[in-house]
Formats: sequence, structure tokens, C-alpha cells
Amino acid sequence: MPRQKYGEIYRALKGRIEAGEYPVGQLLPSENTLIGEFGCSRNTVRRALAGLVRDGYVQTRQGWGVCNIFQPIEPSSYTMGTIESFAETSRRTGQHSSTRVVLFTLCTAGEELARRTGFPAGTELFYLQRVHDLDGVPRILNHNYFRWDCMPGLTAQIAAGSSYRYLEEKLGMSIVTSKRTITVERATEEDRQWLELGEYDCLAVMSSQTYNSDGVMFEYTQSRHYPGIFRFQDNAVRTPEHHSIAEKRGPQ
Amino acid sequence: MPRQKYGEIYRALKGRIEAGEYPVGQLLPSENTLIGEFGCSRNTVRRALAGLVRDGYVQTRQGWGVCNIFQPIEPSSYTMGTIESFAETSRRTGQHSSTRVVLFTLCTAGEELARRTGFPAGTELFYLQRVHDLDGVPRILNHNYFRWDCMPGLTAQIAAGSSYRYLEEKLGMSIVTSKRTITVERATEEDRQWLELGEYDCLAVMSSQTYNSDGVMFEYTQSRHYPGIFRFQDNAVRTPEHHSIAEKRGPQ
DNA sequence: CCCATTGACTTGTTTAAACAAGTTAGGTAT
DNA sequence: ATACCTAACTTGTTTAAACAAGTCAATGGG
Repeated sequence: MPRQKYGEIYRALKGRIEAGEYPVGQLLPSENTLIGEFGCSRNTVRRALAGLVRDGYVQTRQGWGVCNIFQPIEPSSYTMGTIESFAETSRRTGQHSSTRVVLFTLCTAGEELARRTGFPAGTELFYLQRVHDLDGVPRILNHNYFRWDCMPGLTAQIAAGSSYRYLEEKLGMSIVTSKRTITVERATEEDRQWLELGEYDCLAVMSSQTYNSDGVMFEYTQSRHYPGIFRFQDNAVRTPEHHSIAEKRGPQ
Repeated sequence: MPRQKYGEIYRALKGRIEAGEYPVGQLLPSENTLIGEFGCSRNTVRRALAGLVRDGYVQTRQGWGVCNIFQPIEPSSYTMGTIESFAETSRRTGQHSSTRVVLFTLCTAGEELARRTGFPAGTELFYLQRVHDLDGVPRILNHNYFRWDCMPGLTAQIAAGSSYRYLEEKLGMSIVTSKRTITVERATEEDRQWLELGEYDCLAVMSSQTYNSDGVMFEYTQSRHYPGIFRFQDNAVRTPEHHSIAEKRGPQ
């Protein structure tokens, strides 16, 4: 039993869709056809297709088929629809990026900080302030709070690179879930000190709580973006289990 | 074979988590336990759990268990994390809301509009402009474009209510996928004409393309929000199939 | 005391099969 | 011609079983 046959099928189909091998607005080959082509069971094909539905590549309809709804996007846009580090995103979009650490201290979460971040009061934290430059212009001000007891040996040197890569590669800690909130806020003095806001007086603010594989929230980040480059993409699917009578009261 | 046993299990577990019946940060009962409790197969339990992972209620780890990572949220916040109509959202948050249609015309998509919306050039469209009031104050300016050939009998009267409800209930057209983009834009004269922006000079803009069950994009909407009430929530999970070498190039 | 191994758990992946239910085209009876 | 029905597709749901792989505590022997 090889590992992740459904992942291979997912990537194969995604590649074909992006390459335009299936006409947009038309049906993909049926599940039975794909079973024959990939030599696997129906469940495995269906799992790959479910991933394509989740990511907005296709849509399914009972009794009909799997429809290609892919529309290519300008690669220059600065997308944030998935968990990506700043370095990953800028590499993908081909923009030159760099990161400066402007503050690196230890602190303990007080009542106010605990309420804002979701850490329990009294938690010892690294507080890291970083400025991201895009093509030489300061565009993102990042406030990172890391649980001290989850980050053995974090130094400013490491933080200057990609803290996500540090976590995943060095610690073998796989980042699993990230709860994010996007708001728009007025620029503060601090924002103006570090970013070139031009004529804007607001910022796009993305706050996120990240959990490690132990189920411990180990990071709270607030990213304050220059509005002109901020672009968040998302894909929403109404799943049957949401269709119930009960209204939703989302977590976070 | 009853319909959607996994949906029942999903809702049962979600309800228990929200009610605090499982300690936060602790493990839920194991799959085997849940199989016994709900009297179903392992796959069905796993499907319910997968929904809870997607929605940020729990996290799983191989060899360990299913961990509760639920954190309740203030119910007053104006959340947009799933496909919801304005009416649904305001009812859920308990705010009084009303909608005014300020423009309702037919138009044909020109080159520029086609590029912006994603409709093919030449498509006949309803153009609907609506203002949403929240507790009596105009807060959202909505530009809706509907494909004329997908909307038999739409009138201003109906549009004044919930166009989503109209679509789902009257036409039996189940809305499936919605591709959304969030940006921040400077307020235009038109924005200031309809909304009370106060000291803000920016808006939160959410553009969305909605597909019907035929795989046809039948709606393009741009919602321009007063920044103070805009709040978008999201949950991101790094799935194994994304972990590949190939970078992502999101659709839409 | 320390370290390796084992065994009993846990979730992750895949297969095979059966039935339910929606869609569509073609054939039949009116 | 029209209306209905059927048959052959399609995807949706559920079950059962097997094996892979990660975790953790108990049990050893050194």
C-alpha cells in the first residue's frame, strides 16, 4: 500500500486542469474512467476529486459529473489563501523580498495581551517585530508572539529568515491548523513609522492563531499590510452537513 | 441506508464541543469509541471528524488522537467565513438589518466589465445596486451582477429581500462554489454618497464569483464594507496533498 | 539506572462491494 | 406529437476489512 496515491492523482488532475487539457465549463472524465486510468479504487479517485472541489478547481453534481470551473489568475497578485510563509509567497510571485527584525524580546502575557491573542495569561512569549520589504519598499509590519516553551533555541538570526521553515525543518513540528481573521484598521503612528503608506490611512490586518500538532496554540501573529498589495483569496463550498437547521457559530 | 449519517455525527460532535462537553486542549473519544456510540462504520466517523477539522474545531494526529481546539468567539462580531447572505448573517448576530435597492438595470458586459467580473464579454446581465443598513446606519454597498439567462423572473421586489433565498427556494438552484477575493480600496465618491464612512477613507472590498450547479458562473458580487464592521474569519489546514514539491497556483 | 523492545493502542490509506439517488437519452404507449 | 417509462449512465453514502504508521507505556535485559 503506497503512501498517498490520492495525492498523486490530485496533483496530476490539477496539473492537467491548469494546463488547459480539460475544457473549462465541461465535464472531466467520469470516476469510472479515472479508476481505469490511475488503476485504483473508486474511493481513492473520489478523495482526489474532493481536494479539487475544496480548492475551487472543479464542481460535482450527482447524476451529472465533475465540471471544470478553473479560471487562471494573474500570477502577479499577492495571494494569501493558504498557509504560506512570506518567503514562500514572494518566491511564488517572483517579487524580491527581504525581512528585517526590528524588535526581539521576551515578555509575559498580561490580561490585555491574553485577551487579544488567545494565549493564557501568564504565558511566557517571544515578541518579534518584523518588517517585510517587497521590491525594496516596506509593506508589511509583522507582530509575532511565540510561546517560549514551544520554541527551543529561537534566536533573532533564525527569525530573520523564515520562522516557519525553522519550525518545520529544524523542530520537525508540523503546523496543522491556523485560524485567521481579516479586518481593516486605521494606521497607527507605529505603522507610519515602519511602512510607506502613501495616501492610505488604513491597513489590512490579518491576525492568525497557529496550532502545533499537540493542539497547543504556539503562535499568534498580526500582519499589518499596505492596502495596495493586500489580496486574500478564498474558496467557499456549501457542504451538505452545513445545510442543517442549526445556524453556525464558528470557532476561533 | 439513511441519508447523511455523517452529517448527524458531525452536528452532534460540534454541538458537544460548543457546549463544552469535551475539555479544550484534550482528546476527544477515539474513533473506535465513537463507532460504538453512534453505531456506524469507521469511515462514517472519520468523515464527520474531517468536517470538524476543516472547520477548525479539532485537530488530529496519527497515533495520538483527535484534539479539541475550539475557542468560542464573541457572537457580536460580523463574520463572513462561509457562504452566507446578508440576511442570514445579521439574523445570526442579532443585529437589525435592512436592504434597499438603489439601482436595478439590465446591461451587457463590455470588455472592461468582462475582465473585472469574469463573465464572457457580451453576456446579458442584471445589475443590482443595494445598500445594507445595520442598526439603521448604511454600512455595505453591494454591486450585484446576475446572468440574465440564469434568473427567470427576477424583479426589484424580490431582490430587495434575500436574493440567495430566492435562488435556492424558488428556483431549486443549489449554490455550490464561491470564489472570493478580499482587498482594501480607497473610498470613491459613490461610496461616500451611499455609506457613512466617518473618518475612514478606505473600504474592505469582497469580490465573489458564484457558480451554480451547472458549473456556470451566474453571479458576480462586489461588496464594499465600512471598515469598522468588516470581519472575515477563515480556517486553514495544511493537507498532505499540498505538501508536494510543486508550488501552488490558486485558481479563480 | 538506562536503554531497547515489545505490544497495545491511536489515526492514515487503500480496496471492494453494495445500494441510494440524480440525470439523460431513447423507446413505448397513448 | 406528446407523455411516460425504462435503462444506462452519473455521483453520493455506507459498510467491512486489511495493512501502514505514529505514540506511548510497560517490560524486559544490560
